[in-house]
Amino acid sequence: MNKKVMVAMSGGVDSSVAAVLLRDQGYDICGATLKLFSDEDVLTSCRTRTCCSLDDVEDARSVCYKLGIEHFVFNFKETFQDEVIRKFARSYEAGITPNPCIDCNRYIKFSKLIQRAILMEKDYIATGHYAQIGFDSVSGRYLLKKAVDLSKDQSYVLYVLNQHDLSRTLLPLGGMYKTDVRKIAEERNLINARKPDSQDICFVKDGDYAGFLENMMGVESKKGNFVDPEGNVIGEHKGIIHYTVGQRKGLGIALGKPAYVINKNKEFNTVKIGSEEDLYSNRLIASDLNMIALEKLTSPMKATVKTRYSQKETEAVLHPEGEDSIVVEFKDKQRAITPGQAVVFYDGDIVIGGGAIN
RNA sequence: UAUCGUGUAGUCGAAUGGUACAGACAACAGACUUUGACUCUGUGUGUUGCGAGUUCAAAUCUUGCCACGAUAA
Repeated sequence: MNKKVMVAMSGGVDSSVAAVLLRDQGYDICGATLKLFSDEDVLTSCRTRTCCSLDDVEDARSVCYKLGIEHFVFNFKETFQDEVIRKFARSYEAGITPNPCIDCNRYIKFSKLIQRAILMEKDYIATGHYAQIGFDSVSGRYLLKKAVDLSKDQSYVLYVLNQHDLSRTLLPLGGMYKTDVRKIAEERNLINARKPDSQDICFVKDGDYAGFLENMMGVESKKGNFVDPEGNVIGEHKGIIHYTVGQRKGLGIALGKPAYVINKNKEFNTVKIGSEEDLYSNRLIASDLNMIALEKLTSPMKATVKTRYSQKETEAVLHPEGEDSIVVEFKDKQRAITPGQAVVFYDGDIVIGGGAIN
């Protein structure tokens, strides 16, 4: 009896090819596309480069039709609104910089979708993420590993997966190179073979997330002061939500040398501006942890660490701290460590775990 | 009030009296990126504060006015 797999199909090339590969491997598959927000809310008159618009649903359906498999559309709008969009807004209000893609993985794809799949008696879900899942018989734990195509590796945004999620998930693209994925899509004549990779926040049109927060989410954005490291006022900012640590563009401030956001102070509604060197620090505290390769960190360990997506890893030592925190000490100072972003710990290709930066 | 100094692109600032802006920063646009960012590449016609004068030629010299700054009483 073939294993049953529900493939999360965004309408893009990756998840479509994932479906093709699984079917070729003999799985009994069906496709599922998630409706995460109303198109009216996002205005997708032209073909956007987001991942879940109406056109994308059509593309997914078309691919499923071609493969001769069932296609479902699940409406997760409410959960998405609550767990992803609202949290996104609250984070910005609190002066930190969220990563909605990770929340979407945690609360939608690898939570709601798995539940639904189990309800429908599927054995697994599958996605088009570039990462690999393995099982370590020594520790008895499922492992998350980097993709073979390191330039496309997405293990960073999957660090939130728990053992149960991992045991129920297939990532057929983990061993593939992107160029080959496109090639397969071409060969199979998939409608989205040449569709551009998705990017930008999927629920925010034209990348204007600050406008989205103000207009759609009712987030207030009060003007305030830019201050230098000594506390002198050096200009006026448009509101704290417009900035993130390490940001250079859009400050409108000319100091004769590049100026960056060093941090944001919610209490005084100020944004501290400094030079590139002011951005570096050698430690951070991670909380809201999710450990994968081990149950819990009980003693210090060496690891390589990423403090943001598409950044190369750096050496560090992890120190357990209290119940649910880890202090990360870097060998070399790191640039623009940003509260709200994820920090992910690696041992070679293996994801040890990760957490949110405080 | 007097004396001195300064006034060039959005900002800072180059430019032996020779037909205007090197550079930096900002801004804008692309590229990169399934978050926010960083990074990379590309993009600069403005009455050189206003007016008069000297000169073949003035941002540059002289001078009046204006603005700003400093010093002096």
